[in-house]
Amino acid sequence: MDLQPAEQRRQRQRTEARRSILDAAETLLVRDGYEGFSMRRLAERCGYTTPTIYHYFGDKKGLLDALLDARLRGLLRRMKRVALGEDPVENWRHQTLAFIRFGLKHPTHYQLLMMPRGADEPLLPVAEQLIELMLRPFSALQEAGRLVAGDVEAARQAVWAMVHGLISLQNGLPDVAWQADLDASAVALLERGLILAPGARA
Amino acid sequence: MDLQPAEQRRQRQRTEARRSILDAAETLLVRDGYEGFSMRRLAERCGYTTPTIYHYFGDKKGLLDALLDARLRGLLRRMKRVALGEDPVENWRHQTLAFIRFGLKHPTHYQLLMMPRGADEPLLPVAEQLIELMLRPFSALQEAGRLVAGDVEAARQAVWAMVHGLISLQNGLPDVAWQADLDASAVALLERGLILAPGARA
DNA sequence: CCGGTTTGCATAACGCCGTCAGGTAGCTTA
DNA sequence: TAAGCTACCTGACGGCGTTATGCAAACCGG
Repeated sequence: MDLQPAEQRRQRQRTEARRSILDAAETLLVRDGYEGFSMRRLAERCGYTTPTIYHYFGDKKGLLDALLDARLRGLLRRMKRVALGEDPVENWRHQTLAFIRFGLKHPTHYQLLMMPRGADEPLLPVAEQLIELMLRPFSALQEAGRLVAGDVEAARQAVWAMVHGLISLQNGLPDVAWQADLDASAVALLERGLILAPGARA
Repeated sequence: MDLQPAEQRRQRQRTEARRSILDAAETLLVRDGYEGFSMRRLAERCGYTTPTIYHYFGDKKGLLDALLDARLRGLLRRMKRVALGEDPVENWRHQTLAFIRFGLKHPTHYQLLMMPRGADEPLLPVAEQLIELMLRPFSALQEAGRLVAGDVEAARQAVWAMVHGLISLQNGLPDVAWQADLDASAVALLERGLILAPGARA
């Protein structure tokens, strides 16, 4: 059963309004960062008043979730494309570097991604998919017996810490003279510290 | 030349007022975290009104700087005590673990330490001392020719990233099931990836 | 000892913020 | 055409960092 024409048009107008609010919000968020972003400033830039934005998105967090969701969909596609090879080490390295580049290219969205969420509000589905995708190479490495320590979970968490540190440090302190190849050399460091050569035994 | 008795007493009362405000602020900050901390809440807990706090500390940042300064003095003392050995690797490891423990034990102060500062407002002097102290083992390692890559700066920054990642991730996402020995094993990972055995050649 | 200055502290306000109660105007449907 | 629903607005609440203004007490020079 399809919708009545009137209902259809209403729906279209609705998504169009959402779209225009989201566009203005994305622009404002990227330009002014998380601290510079407010519902009132968004309102005066998008042509609606704050209660209208609340009508469409519930609250500020709902709106920011929508923005984050859009960016993460793009990231997820890219991360899938980048890990199609045979070698689990290469898959891991490419994924890790792609994620780091995303975090550096979209500092505010990364900040949103890492913001603590209340116990009641679950992760975005796309974020869960992303996590699942990024855990996969570790399982492959473990099955191939190429992790230095048998403990996959410690390896995952240490890599996560390094990746998060690289991103949040460079985003948060942009005035530091970061080495040009810092990300690649840090990933290489992880590789030396975590992964055995193909022939070696744990 | 010493102060007039009146002036002396005035000074004492002044520092006493500062002290009582700082104590209440420390308690509030530790209990409610950075987001839960406000000048107004502090005012109603410390018995003074907000303008009085401004009278003593200039602004919110000045007050938080005073709290951070106090904690960092303790950390600096401990870090000095911990790096008195002969082996630069051990000195580095102990310093690094001591810093991580500090960050985990005082999440809000660590947050303050890492907060971006305006270009006009310089680092706390004690923070600069801390940085200088933490850079020292790297120089020692390089002079001993025990860094995997000749590039000290990349090594410093990668270690910094891992350390910051470990602290801010565990502080920011306390509900994750962090491995019990995560910090030690991450530091061991860094050691494997960065440092050569005494006899080896770069 | 006394008048002016400085100090400690408060009241009340400004301009932000996220959020929401309530009202209106127009379209949809019975 | 009446009833209801939807989009949207005006105006407010309480909280925030911060500051202008004011007042009483303490201090100090004459």
